[in-house]
Amino acid sequence: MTAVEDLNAEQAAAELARLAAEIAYHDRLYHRDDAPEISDGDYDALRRRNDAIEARFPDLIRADSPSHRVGAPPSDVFDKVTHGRPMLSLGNAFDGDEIREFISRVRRFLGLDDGDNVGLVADPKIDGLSASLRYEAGQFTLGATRGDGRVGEDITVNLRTLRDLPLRLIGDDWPDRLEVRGEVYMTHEDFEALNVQRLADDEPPFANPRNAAAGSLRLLDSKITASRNLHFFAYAWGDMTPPPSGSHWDMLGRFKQWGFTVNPKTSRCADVDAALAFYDDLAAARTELPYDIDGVVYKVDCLDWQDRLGMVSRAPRWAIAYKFPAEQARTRILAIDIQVGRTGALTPVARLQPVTVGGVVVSNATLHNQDEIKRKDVRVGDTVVVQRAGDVIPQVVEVVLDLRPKGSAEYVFPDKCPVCGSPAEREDGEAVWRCTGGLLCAAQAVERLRHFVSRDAFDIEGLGEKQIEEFWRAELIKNPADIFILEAHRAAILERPGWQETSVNNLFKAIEARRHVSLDRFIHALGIRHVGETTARLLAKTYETWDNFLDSMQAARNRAGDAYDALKLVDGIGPKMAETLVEFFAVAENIAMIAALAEAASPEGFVAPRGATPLAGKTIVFTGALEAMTRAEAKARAENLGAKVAGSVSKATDYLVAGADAGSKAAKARDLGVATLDEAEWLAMIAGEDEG
DNA sequence: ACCCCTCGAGTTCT
DNA sequence: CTCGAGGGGT
Repeated sequence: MTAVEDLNAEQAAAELARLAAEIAYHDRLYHRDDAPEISDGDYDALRRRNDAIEARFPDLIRADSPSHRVGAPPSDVFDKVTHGRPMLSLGNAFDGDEIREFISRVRRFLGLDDGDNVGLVADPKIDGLSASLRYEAGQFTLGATRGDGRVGEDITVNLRTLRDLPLRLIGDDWPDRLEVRGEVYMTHEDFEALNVQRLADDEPPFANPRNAAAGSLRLLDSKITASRNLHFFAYAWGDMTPPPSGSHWDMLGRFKQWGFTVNPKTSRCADVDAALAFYDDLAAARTELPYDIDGVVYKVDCLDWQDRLGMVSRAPRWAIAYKFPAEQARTRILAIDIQVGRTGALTPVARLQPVTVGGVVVSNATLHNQDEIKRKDVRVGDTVVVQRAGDVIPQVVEVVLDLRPKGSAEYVFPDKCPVCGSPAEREDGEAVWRCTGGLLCAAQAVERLRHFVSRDAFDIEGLGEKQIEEFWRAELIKNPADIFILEAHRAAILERPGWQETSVNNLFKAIEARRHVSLDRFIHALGIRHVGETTARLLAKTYETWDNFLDSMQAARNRAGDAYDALKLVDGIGPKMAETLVEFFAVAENIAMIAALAEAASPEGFVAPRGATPLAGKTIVFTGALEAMTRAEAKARAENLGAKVAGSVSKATDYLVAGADAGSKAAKARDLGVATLDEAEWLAMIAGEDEG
């Protein structure tokens, strides 16, 4: 072998290419197939030679260089990444019947005959972190966390250190653009070794492998990530050009060919019974597995069917998670405290004797409301069973009555706000007690500000709950508009502990960046009751500009006139919401707050997220029997293209789609002069209009 | 009048 | 995640 010092550039480049391929090959044997061909010493020698050549010829370092596995130098913070396609969440099932129901729903939606089986792919649900990997022209270019499903964080340098994801796809039959989704996890063995090490180093141990994996992926120094030996199972894809066809199972096969690791337990199930048997087998084998799982994920195998099934809100209709029963634990209730929300809602929270449930120490659990406490008869001092619902939110399941201390008293719900002392009231038919302090209640004021800067509203980085509370106490921020004139208090902030020149500059930069936000975020941020993310978007879409929205709401103040009628006619706005909106814009303080805010910040007009389709904003009615798809499917397709689907024909109807044997609806459509399409015309209309 | 679904609000912990 | 409320359809 030529000594590194004697290599010329051409030889070095050729050898680096050879080493990249060879090391990747051995990585795969070792990590994926668990069948190494060479000794660790020989492997290290390859790595050392690669590093030596790279050190001499830094210009020749390849994008797929194995040295990236070691980790790049520390970076600052993680950039935001928008996923090519959103990373979806999953519906949950907790018993076999719910899985059977899921299959029935799928059958009904697709209009299958009794003879047709719905083939499934069953996958152990790994308790790790999902990640999305982008490949362009076969090269790994970007890796991201799931984030909120739409936008995640760029953790490319950390993901590069995982040895069982290919930096370059093997072979040449890969799509030009590809997002591979999967789960990053840590094995029990590595987790335990890591905790031993951490204790020895006087560092706090991780609570469970999931947290250890999460912590390792979010490290700013990817060299440490590299030492954590994280693993990756590929199980899904996002953006893919050209798009896949065939079966989900075949796609997993292609993943393997490209160099990914697919969980060897993943199986194809011909029908529901096979799928449920898979669950039982896996539950039995659970403790033997080298990693944590919390259930099974079922996916409809046929990709055409997946396509037709589409999704409901954020979850696909073609997949479901069958969760193992939640782990439970017993503990004692030390106290019941009342929290005040931004709408004044008084929420009782149980303070618990800290206890480990499902690998996490739990010390608080919500008791929801007065009725819930009464129903379970929860008392201070009681011993209760707690579980983490869906393995996340702690929940009080029941009281262990045998262990109730003598002389305990029923919990008395307060009739005053614990923060401002205003009387609490509970409206007829409602479950919550609310503080009547309104704008005067300090707790509500702070909560409203917290909502204003929250992720789905103004989303101001570096201005979280803690900072809002701090500035509110210091009387630097009393209402939303104050945020945008905070810079006037620069000197005062610099005097506060914990604030330095740099952090203050970053804060003002973050605020500046958010001075203009989209109209829907702006409306959402106002914190009007019943107006959440979706309704805010609906209003933004309907009124298009802030001025138009504000004028219309003020014009509707007297609950009469065109503006009021128009508001009530918006599909999705019922009497309650209309009333809340009108009320909000009739309060002088709110108008003053909005006026001040509009001085400092401004909303951008609403831009439709999707290109206009011929069906956008149209109202469609289906009647008669359709051949090519079921009614449910037709409805979903139309809605995906931005249409509304109504049940009966009226003058508001734009199109009636009449299948075979259309009856009275077709006649009515003729009378009203509503355009009627037959099925072929309908199919032509939706042809080529891709969803989302 | 009732039922089903979606949306909003509140919550936990790392 | 869960619960309750609101909206819309039957």
